[in-house]
Amino acid sequence: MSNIYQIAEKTGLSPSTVARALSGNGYCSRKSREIVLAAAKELHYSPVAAAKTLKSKITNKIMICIPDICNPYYFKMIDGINQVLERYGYYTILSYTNRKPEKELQAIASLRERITDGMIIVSFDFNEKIMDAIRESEMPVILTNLYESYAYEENFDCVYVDHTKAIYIATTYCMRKGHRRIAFLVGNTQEQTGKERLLGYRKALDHAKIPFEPGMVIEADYTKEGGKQKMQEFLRKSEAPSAIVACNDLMGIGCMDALREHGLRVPEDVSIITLDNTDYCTCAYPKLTSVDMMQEQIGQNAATMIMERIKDGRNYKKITVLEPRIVERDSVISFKNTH
Amino acid sequence: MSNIYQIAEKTGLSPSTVARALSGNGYCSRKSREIVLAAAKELHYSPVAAAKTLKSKITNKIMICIPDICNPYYFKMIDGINQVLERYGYYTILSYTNRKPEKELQAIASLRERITDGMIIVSFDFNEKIMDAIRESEMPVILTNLYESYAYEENFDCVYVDHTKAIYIATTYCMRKGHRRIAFLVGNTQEQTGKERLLGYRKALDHAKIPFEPGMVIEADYTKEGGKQKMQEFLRKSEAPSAIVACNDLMGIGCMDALREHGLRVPEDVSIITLDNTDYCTCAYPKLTSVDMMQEQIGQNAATMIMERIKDGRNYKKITVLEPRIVERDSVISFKNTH
DNA sequence: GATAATTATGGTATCGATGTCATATATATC
DNA sequence: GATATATATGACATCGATACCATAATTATC
Repeated sequence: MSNIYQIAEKTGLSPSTVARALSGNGYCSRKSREIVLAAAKELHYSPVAAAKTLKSKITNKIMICIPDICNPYYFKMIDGINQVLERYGYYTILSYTNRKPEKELQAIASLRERITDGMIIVSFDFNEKIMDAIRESEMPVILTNLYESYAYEENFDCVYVDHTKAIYIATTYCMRKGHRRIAFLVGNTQEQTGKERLLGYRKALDHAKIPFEPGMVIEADYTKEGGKQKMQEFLRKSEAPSAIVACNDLMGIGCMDALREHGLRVPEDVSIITLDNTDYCTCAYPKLTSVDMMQEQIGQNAATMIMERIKDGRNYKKITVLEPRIVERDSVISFKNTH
Repeated sequence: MSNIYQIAEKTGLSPSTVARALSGNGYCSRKSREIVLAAAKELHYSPVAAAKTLKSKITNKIMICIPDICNPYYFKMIDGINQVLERYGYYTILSYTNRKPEKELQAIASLRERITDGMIIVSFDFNEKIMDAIRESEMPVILTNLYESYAYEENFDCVYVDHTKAIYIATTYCMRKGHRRIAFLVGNTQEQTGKERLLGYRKALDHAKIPFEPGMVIEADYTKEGGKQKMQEFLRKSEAPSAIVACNDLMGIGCMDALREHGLRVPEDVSIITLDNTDYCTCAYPKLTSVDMMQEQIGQNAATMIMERIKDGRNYKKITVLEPRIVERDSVISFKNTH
């Protein structure tokens, strides 16, 4: 390893000229450039990122903060982000919170240390404390997976899919297929995302004039095991629904296990539609009909938006809303009132 | 945002004292510390990472380089790595290559810019060019998923599961269940990993004195679609095997699709065992019997080893070999010679 | 109370690249 | 050939924290 001073010494040129030759900024004769480049190669020169960053205040890094790493939902988004950032020569630092608010705050705190040039954050539950921390960092932050109220109140860019609508169209899709006894398998109704989704379910019922029954809302924890267990409990106490709307693929798959063990077939006896449309959907049997939450596009949009702030100097707020869409597969069929 | 000079000015102390008060290194009176801390809070002080790094040469970051992001195989490893690094206050920069060697070289090149303090790399195909680049970086690098020859020749730490053995025990497991006509669904036999695995398959056949038939080796591309397509082609030309050893879960699942479409049941007609034991195994139906490749443990070990190099100054080579193990589920049953 | 040891503080160079400024050389214009 | 313009180069301050060194203030020891 070497630095520009060693190249300067070796070539007899000044450090300034060496820097100019290497960066391409400012005047430098062809001859000097060639000499410098040759010496740089010989000395195995590589610029030191920290020195560049200290002076220029550009880190060429973005932090991605997600709740959970063991879910393909996020990997599609990370992939989308990287597709765009790569073109700008940016790296991504991955931080995940395991859904603990203190870890989210910790990630945001790192923004203030200028470890990155900004952050793309996926949270399930924004609150004032987190918003304060983001505001105080004075760094570009893009919020995704966000419920509307914050999206409008705060001065951060956001890109999201309307969760209320996603559940609404999933539930309505089942109704169009003739289902009326539809259970709702939700993650966590304390978090904002869960609240929004519950709203979507209720809206769909209201529009179809189907009375809401609290007993049809099954609360689990976004895991396969949780989905299975809660569904088993439900089936022990209640009659099986004709369709189930699950808030993610994993719970939907756990739910199928429970149904199978209970002697019920999917989709012949019970239809299932899930949210997320991750790769799990096509691993399951039958293949799951699912609502694509546009993760890859969210990632691409978030990355584009943060680059606009950083590179193009955009300083006004932008909100991007993407439409969820149903991907039809084999787990939902028309309701037959014959059994 | 502020720096130590602004705190110095505000408090009337020198920058040196402020630095000492904040870092806890060196002498500082209780009184001064309190004054400095109060001023730091008031001025919203945060240390600037680049300045620290420039002087100390410590970035507190590790780069993880993986071939592919859309495979849960790697999440588990990333999770394992993060579990350990988190305790050391280290961040991870994620870089993925989409199996393109030039991207691998690009990631390694970033090591020379001292963007991170080291790298954990998962590669399918090490070659001299990559080895040279790693060597030249003079940075701690942990190799995983590595075939033995390089592990012994080169002076880098490595942690891996023996791929030859993994396939050997998978194949042998099928034989113990009475299967003799066993197909081998491999990823890419040009890459070293594929070669090792093919070797494991042949060794198992040899030990059981079953002649090797090249036609029973089905080459796909690690994807579900590839697995399905190649299996369809196989079934059009040949009699179905009684068992299949697939080199990853995705190909195994694609393969099941093909079998189902061909009117064959898993495991009643054809047994399947896969490598990786990712979450896909329990999403599939029937649940896949699979060889756990110890991804999480590989990650934990790799992270521990790199921290030993960086923090404890270990300067001798270490090789960690983990044993793959079979997780029995529902996709392999005993061969019945009755049909 | 004198000396030694400990603690506290400020001054300053350093990490390595960037960028401004001044000066020197080469080229263009009349 | 004289002047104006473009190009080339070196000197030096800067980014912000760290760490070494010298000196000052406090405490411990006899």
